[in-house]
This record gives sequence, C-alpha cells and structure tokens, in this order.
Amino acid sequence: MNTRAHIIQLADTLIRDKGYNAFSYHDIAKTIGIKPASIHYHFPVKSNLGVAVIEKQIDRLFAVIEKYKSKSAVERLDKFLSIYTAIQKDNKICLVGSLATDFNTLDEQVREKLKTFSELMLDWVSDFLEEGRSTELFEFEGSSRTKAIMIVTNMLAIVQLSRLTNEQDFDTVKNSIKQDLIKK
Amino acid sequence: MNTRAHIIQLADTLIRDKGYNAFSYHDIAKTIGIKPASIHYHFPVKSNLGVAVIEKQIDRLFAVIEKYKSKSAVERLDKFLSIYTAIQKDNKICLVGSLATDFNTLDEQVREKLKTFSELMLDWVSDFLEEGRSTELFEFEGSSRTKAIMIVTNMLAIVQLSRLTNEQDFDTVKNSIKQDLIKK
DNA sequence: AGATATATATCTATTAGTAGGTAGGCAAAT
DNA sequence: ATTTGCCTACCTACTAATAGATATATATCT
Repeated sequence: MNTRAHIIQLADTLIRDKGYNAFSYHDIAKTIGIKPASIHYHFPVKSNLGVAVIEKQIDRLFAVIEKYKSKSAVERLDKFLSIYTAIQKDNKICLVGSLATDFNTLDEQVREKLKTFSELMLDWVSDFLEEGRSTELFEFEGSSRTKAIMIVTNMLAIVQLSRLTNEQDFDTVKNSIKQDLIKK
Repeated sequence: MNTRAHIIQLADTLIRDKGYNAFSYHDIAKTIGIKPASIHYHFPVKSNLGVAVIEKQIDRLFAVIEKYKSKSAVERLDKFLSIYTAIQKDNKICLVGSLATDFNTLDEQVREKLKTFSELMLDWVSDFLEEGRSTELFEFEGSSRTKAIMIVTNMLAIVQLSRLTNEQDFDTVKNSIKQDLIKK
C-alpha cells in the first residue's frame, strides 16, 4: 500500500479506537516505520488528515450505495447493519459518533466534511426505508427521515455503549431494528 | 461553591463539551482562578477527577430515581427525556457517550465507574418501562431491557448527531420515542 | 490564654514527556 | 533537472505530575 493511503487507514482506525484528540502523528509514524515529521509531507496539518479520513469513508459509502442501487430494501438494510457489525467486532466505533464527540474541538473544514458524510448516510438509509415501505417490505409510521434517524442513532450509540455493557447488546439492537421494521 | 465541587462541575462540563482527552487542568484552573498545580491537591491524577465526575452524576441520578420513585411511568419517562433535552440545549453530550468514545484511553477505575453509571441508567429506564407496560400506559414488544437500550441509544446518539444536522432532529427523536411507546 | 502542632489550600518552580509543526538536506525516481 | 518522499534537527507550546514553600485556619496541649 502507498504511504498516503496507509496513513489515512491508520488514522481512521485510531480515530475510531481512541478518538481524534488521543491519536498523534507519532502513533501513525511508528506503525508505518517512518518519522513523525514525514507525515507532515503528506498532511501538513492534522485537520488535513482528518478531512482525508472522512473523504475516504464518503468514497467507500458511495461505492456501497452504487453497488446496492438495484438490490432490495431488505438487502440494503442488511448491508447497513453489517457495516456496524464489522465496527463492533473490531471494538471500534462509528466515525460520525467519534468525531461528533470531539466536534467542538474540530476545524471548520473537518466539521463540514463530517456533516456531508452524515447527510449522505442519512439520505441513503431514508431512501431504502422509503422504498421498503412503498414495496410493502417494511412497516413504520412517520417520515422515512425520522425512521432513518431512529435507526442510525441506535447503531451509532450501541457500538459505543456495548464497550461498557456487553457484546450481546449489539445483536439485541440489530435484531430489534429488523423485527420492528419487517412487515408481518 | 467549594473548590473541589467547582472543579468537578467544570470537568464534567468540559468532558461533555470537548471530550476527556481534550481538557486539561489548565482549562479548569484558569476558570476558577487558581494554578493548575493546585488542582492536583484535590485530584492527584486526572483519572481521580474522572472518577469523581462520574460519581457525582451517579449521585444525581440516584436522587432523581428516589424523587420519582412513586410517580407514574409516563412522568418518569418525561424526566428521563428532559435530562437529555437539557444536555442538547447546552450543546453538550451525554457523559456515557463522551467517555465511551474515549473508553480505550481510560484507566481501569474510570472504566469501572462508567460501567456502574450506565447500568444504573439502563436499570432505571428498564424499570419504568416494565411498570408502564404492566399498568398499560406503554406498549412495546420484547424485554424491557431491550426497549431501554433502544431508547437510551436513541437519546445518547441524537445529542451527538444533532451537532452535525440540526436541533429539530432532537425533538423529532424525542417525540418519536413517546409516540411509539404510549398506548393508543 | 498562650504556645504549639496539624490540616487545609494554595503558591512557585520544576521536571520529563508529548504535541503539532517547520526548515533544510538528501537520495532516488521521473 | 525536477519532483517525490523521506530524513535529521529543531522549535514552541502544552501536558500531567512532583517538590517544597507559604499562609491561614483549626485543634490540642500546657
């Protein structure tokens, strides 16, 4: 892997493991095997790296959205849930949740990029919920955006909360979302 | 207010504003008007302060639980929601959410205290949900603990997420929880 | 009552370490 | 010959934490 991509990947992992303000260029440098100052060649200031991490996640979500474009609403829901399942298995948390916690310490550019990412995610979830309801796969009351927020907040928070309680709580939430949504 | 209590209160606010790793003894010292070293007299190491912050929140929640002991399940739900409403209005986040994000950087003592706090909160919510269902005020499927987790994750995450989206999303979630729960 | 001891709460000064960031050099690839 | 990608060396600022001095109460003993 090229160094730049490697730095982004490690930063992403560190942010979702320890939080934005708890990782340093040193952490990344020692893992890659270069000097901290060399990271500055690729990302002059830390917020540049923060923005790059979010941009990469946006790209990845875009790719998922494209890939699942013509799949059923249930398949798209399962894909959404599987993304968080992977996060939870890795003892990490969602990027949005991590950076939202540190929001008041972030640069304007990082904040704006983060807003773009969260909107993209909410729009995607709203879309497949709406479609699932119109095809009578799903059943729920209120707007699809409201339901999307309810589901996204469940997943965003359970990856955080299950660090304190236990792993099973994650499955409980996942199953509860599906059971609540799928038309009987 | 005595200095010790003042320090705890400021630390609590800072943790829920910027996160545990983004606040320093200096931040607290300059607000109170004493020197950073003086904070060490009250809390030798930072984790001592972290534990004290959680302990104070546990005490406050205990007081709420006691006060609302004999009130209706609906009143207790409203009280629970109002706690998060106050947090959101203040542009802060929930202590559990903030420290869960930084969990992998925390001392064992802080982690354990945090677990105690989250258990207390989940037990309280489970209790009034269960009682609300048995008195036919609430309607929901599955165990009361599962429902408690769903509701707590909604609130924990929406105070974080609404920093990125907009304030109305908070009210949307709050209303959605009540509407979903209250028996028609 | 007066002297003495103790506890409380702060200060100044310092340490060791880490943070993000900059300047300038150098070797290899293009 | 220039760009790329890294290096060494450095800087400033901040971090948590410690040591030791000081001032002021408060309690205890004679």
